[in-house]
Amino acid sequence: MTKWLSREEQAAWRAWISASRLLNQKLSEDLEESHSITLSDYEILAWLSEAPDQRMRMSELAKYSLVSRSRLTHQIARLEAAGLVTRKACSVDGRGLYAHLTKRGFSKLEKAAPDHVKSVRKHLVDVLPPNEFSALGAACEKISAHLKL
Amino acid sequence: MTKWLSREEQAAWRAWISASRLLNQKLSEDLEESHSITLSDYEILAWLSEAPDQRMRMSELAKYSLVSRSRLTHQIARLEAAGLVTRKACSVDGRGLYAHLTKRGFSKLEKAAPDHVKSVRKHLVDVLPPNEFSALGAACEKISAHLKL
DNA sequence: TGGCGCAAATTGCTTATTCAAGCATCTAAA
DNA sequence: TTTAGATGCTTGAATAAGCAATTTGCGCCA
Repeated sequence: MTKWLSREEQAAWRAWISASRLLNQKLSEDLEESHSITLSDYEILAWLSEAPDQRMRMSELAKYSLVSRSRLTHQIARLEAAGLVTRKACSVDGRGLYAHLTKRGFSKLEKAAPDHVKSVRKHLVDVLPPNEFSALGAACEKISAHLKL
Repeated sequence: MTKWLSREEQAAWRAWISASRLLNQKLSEDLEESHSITLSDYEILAWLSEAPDQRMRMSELAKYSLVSRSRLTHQIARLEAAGLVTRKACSVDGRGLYAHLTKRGFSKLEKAAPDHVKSVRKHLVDVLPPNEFSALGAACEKISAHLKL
């Protein structure tokens, strides 16, 4: 016997879908408008920029950025063609590759970051009072942790 | 001057991304495994099933399901080819089209729904105590409303 | 009433993502 | 050593999504 969602649960669930989808769309849109870069490309650059030596193994990067390996391969190939990233062999593991942020990649990120942060504040962080936002964070933390098991 | 995200804000923001991305992946995966249907196709069928006469104008459907018109056209074409939906001209407006749930579409949905709901409970609703879940819903409601302005 | 702007939906084209193999390298066990 | 099986990453074809242009029909108002 199925335990259906109550009216309230249903509403909450739909609000979740709607918020996550719209937010993603909005952030991409903003980023593309102001800096001609995709949100997913931006995210890759951001991950790399924070890594030691601004480089990461492909599989690590895939893991953190929640992107499939294959998709990442294609994406990095595009970013490489655009001169924002380079690939280098990994000396420790012959199979491995590093994705490396280039100077151009870094400066692209540097330019886009302030606007992106503004956008995140505007459409998410500042929409809720601080205590509610942090509760939201905590809830997401639980959900995501549970999904990672 | 850019007001960067604080450590906590940053963490909350990442948790949000992670939760929304992982949840979406998980739900799709579950649905595809058990019923060979895509989450986005499922959602279309679900919207149609709730509509009066189980049909909706293309543009309405696009609006509710948060999908672009063009994407919806392609998607409905596929669903029609699969026999789950049909398109019919709209008598009131010569430009308009109804997307119509077929018998097969309905029964597909009917079979998948219980498992999908289980999946939503398992990975989202039941992960949080009821009060936290409803707070989450309220927060998402605000975010989504703000984005819709 | 006929012309113009606008809305609904589709089309064709480009780009992105997935899926299923594939190749090379690593690890561990015999 | 040799070899069986993992692992890391890529490839190419198939599918899906996005974008810009197009078609068709509505409705207004001069």
